[in-house]
Amino acid sequence: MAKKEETDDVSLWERLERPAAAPRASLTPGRIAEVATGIADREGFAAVTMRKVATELGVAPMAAYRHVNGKDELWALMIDRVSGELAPVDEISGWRETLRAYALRTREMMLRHPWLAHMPAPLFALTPHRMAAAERQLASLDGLGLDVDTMMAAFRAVNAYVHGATQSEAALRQYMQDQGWQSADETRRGLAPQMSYLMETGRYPTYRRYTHGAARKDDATWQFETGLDCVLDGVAGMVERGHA
Amino acid sequence: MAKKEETDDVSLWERLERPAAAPRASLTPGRIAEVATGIADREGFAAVTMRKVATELGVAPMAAYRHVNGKDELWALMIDRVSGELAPVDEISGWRETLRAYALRTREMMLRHPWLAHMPAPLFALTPHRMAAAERQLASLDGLGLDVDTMMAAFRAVNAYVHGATQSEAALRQYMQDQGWQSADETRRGLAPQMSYLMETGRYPTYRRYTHGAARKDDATWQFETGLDCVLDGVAGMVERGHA
DNA sequence: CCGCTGGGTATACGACGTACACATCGACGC
DNA sequence: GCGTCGATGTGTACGTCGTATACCCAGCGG
Repeated sequence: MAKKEETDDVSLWERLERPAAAPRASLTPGRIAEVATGIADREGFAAVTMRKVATELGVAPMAAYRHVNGKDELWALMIDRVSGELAPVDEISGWRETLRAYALRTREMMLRHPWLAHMPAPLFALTPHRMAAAERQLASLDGLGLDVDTMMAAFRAVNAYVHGATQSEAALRQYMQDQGWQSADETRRGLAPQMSYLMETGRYPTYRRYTHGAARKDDATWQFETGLDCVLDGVAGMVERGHA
Repeated sequence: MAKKEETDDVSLWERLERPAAAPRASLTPGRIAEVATGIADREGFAAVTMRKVATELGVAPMAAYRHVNGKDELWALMIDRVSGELAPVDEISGWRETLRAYALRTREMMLRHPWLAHMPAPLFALTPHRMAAAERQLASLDGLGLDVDTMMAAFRAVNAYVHGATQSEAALRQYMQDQGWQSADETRRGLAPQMSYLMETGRYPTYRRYTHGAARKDDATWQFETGLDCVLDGVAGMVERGHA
């Protein structure tokens, strides 16, 4: 435990920021993350393979291991990279506008990179760009009379909602794409075999009423924003009670 | 496209319920799901392998494929199986108590089976037991004057929160277990190398204030319930406005 | 008694993650 | 200048995975 250093003792994020460590380095964590996310965007999560990343970099399969400890770290780099697409929200607007803007941007970002829905969840914390977004959201809740625990709870509530809602939305989209279904109607037709057996058991009357009578059934944006505003209303209640 | 029938044309869920299809059948989707979830519970998500499931069933590696179309379907069966642990909530209590009870039970169930956090999200819909839970939650929102779209949005908001929040909680727990960390303090010490680099950049002052000064930092149940009540408050607002 | 069908098996292929030993080359002390 | 050393990239190899395909055989309807 004293020899496999350099990718082991110094933090992944330190390595990521360290500028072109050695002169000879044509590979960097940044470049690796770049082509890996490119592959994921174009060909899906499952196509991101150590070997494919390497060939796309014009390099031997094992080369990337000098800069990245394994597939887990590669995933962490990918998550951090796309999290960098979340442009900061200007600080003038109040907490609600700030949280709302981050939520909308996060959703858009996750839909741009649907492979995020397949990521093992633990990696979703502690990357620099994610922490930066968290910091700005927390800061927007500061000074309202909430204690730090409650601030964090509010922040987490919004983010848990955004992740949960967008994960299933992104996953559905990708599933449609995998199956070659273009429209919502086409999807219903494709899902019908699975669905009709369940529905004809007669066990789900309320659900059935929704699938037959809903007007905004296919308006994912309306659904997301309605749920989001609902959560934000709840946070507003906390804020009011918090400094009462 | 006219010969690979029997696992292809009839729905997975129909196969699951069909009682002991043939006389000779010693294998069933139910038994397969049973040992697969057993493996996942004991040894983690990555240990669930077609071959391991087969040997645990005392059967050749390819045998399970007669009953299950591939790993995806196996995962769907596993999800449905543990979703069956969500005991129905009696219908007497109001919508809020019903949704709250399902949320708490869902969290507990997901923490009992932490491998759920690693599941590709698309499979999280459309399994019979999950639809049963959804049906009962929707029914509890029925008759309050909400239109079906809003009912569904409220239901989805709560569930998205529950999934998002519990996924990260379960993932953290499993990560701790993988690393052999027992307590929250031990975890902080283990995470310190990763964390200190980020914190010492000075970019996250509000976040730092939380990690240093929070009282409920390690009370996951408080955090979950606080966020949940927040979302439920938001739903309450929708309900009030909905029949106004 | 025969042949068909459906459950279980045997074999095999290609791809994956990654351990390990090796080659190469820039930079730096002398 | 020159040897050495650490960091960077390579080659080879192993074990494991999902699953296609061809097979075998028990039991049953005729």
